[in-house]
Amino acid sequence: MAQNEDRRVRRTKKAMTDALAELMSEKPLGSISVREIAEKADINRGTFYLYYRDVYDMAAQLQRGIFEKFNGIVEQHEHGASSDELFPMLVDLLNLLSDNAALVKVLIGKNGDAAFADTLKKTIRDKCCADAANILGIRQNGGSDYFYEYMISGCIGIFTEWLSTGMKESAADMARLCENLIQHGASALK
Amino acid sequence: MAQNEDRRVRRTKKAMTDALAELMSEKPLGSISVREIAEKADINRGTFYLYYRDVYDMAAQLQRGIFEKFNGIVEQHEHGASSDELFPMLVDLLNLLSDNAALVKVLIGKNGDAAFADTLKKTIRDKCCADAANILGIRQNGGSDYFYEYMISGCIGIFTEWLSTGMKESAADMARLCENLIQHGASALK
DNA sequence: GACAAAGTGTTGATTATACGACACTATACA
DNA sequence: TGTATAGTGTCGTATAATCAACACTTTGTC
Repeated sequence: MAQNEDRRVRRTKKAMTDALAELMSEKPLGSISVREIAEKADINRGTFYLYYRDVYDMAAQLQRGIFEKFNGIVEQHEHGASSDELFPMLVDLLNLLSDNAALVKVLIGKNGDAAFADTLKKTIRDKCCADAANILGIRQNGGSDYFYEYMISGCIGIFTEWLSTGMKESAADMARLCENLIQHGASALK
Repeated sequence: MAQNEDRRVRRTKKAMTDALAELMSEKPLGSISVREIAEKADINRGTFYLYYRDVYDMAAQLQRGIFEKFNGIVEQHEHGASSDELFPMLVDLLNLLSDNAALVKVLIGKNGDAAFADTLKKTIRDKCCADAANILGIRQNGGSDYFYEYMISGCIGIFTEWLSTGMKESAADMARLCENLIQHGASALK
């Protein structure tokens, strides 16, 4: 679907996305104009309106797109709940983040959308924790909520650091690291 | 002329040029295919043929383009042969090089076109040296040929180093450096 | 409060590029 | 030697993106 888009569409959207990410790293969304995005992306201003209604719509669509891909990856790994499944899923998720590094970095960061970080947390909790719990063999009880919170925030912290230092490690290396931390933490609860 | 080209044309040509430069840094021109250029530039292969007949034609056109701009700059500064004119001309020339850094770097380098470096030398000698001599007040005699050779090769060496280390100094700084070296050298001949 | 400057959506016509297919021609290699 | 694989030019058709212009609205400033 996203793959068989016309080359020109992919290029234009990427240019606009990169431009928005760059501008968001400088100032809040509310003071970014369509004109600025078009100029930085080196596209005609009119072209912007072929895809987005305004700047807010653009930001919203981009966020939605990321979460859709995120969910897609999780669903794809949902079958086969063995602990062998955690690692490949983490790899795919980390690759998703790095494919959208410029945008994600800025969405999480200072001028970012607080709702993004929040939705990210919620998504991880809803989509991943049930699986992870099964996989890791954690008892599902009230007490482990703290563990979830710890695990999620910890992973997001790792992701943020990884993105902001230029992703020097491979996605697989990072996945291994996360997996280890999660499993050692989980073993404390058993 | 180059300025009021359609945005799309500028982008496409730039993408192709960058792709060619990158490929030339890996292997000789003769083993680079149109298909490879198109793939790396992320354009349709057919689009290549809208602008170039084949890979050699492309390389030739790009070189010609650079020399045309080079000559344009020299001609533009030809009037007013005071020594105040050397510095601004150097700045413009250095900016030309940095605007085409990827390409120029590779044309001068290992897999580059030996003819390019040669033509560059000749162009500098023909176009610049008469002016420079006037400006610097050098006697025009046989003996100063060595000085020209020294000056030209020296400057090209500086340019190469500047380009290959990522152009951290401004064009103006480099122009000042070249100017100083030239003038000190020239003073030895007076 | 008025005026300039910058931004907004939208339009119609034009053009550059994409795509997929074609019939070829090298190149390689079993 | 023959057969597969990759590359070459060149189409027709479709469409994304451009440009220039428009009539607004917002923002900031004297």
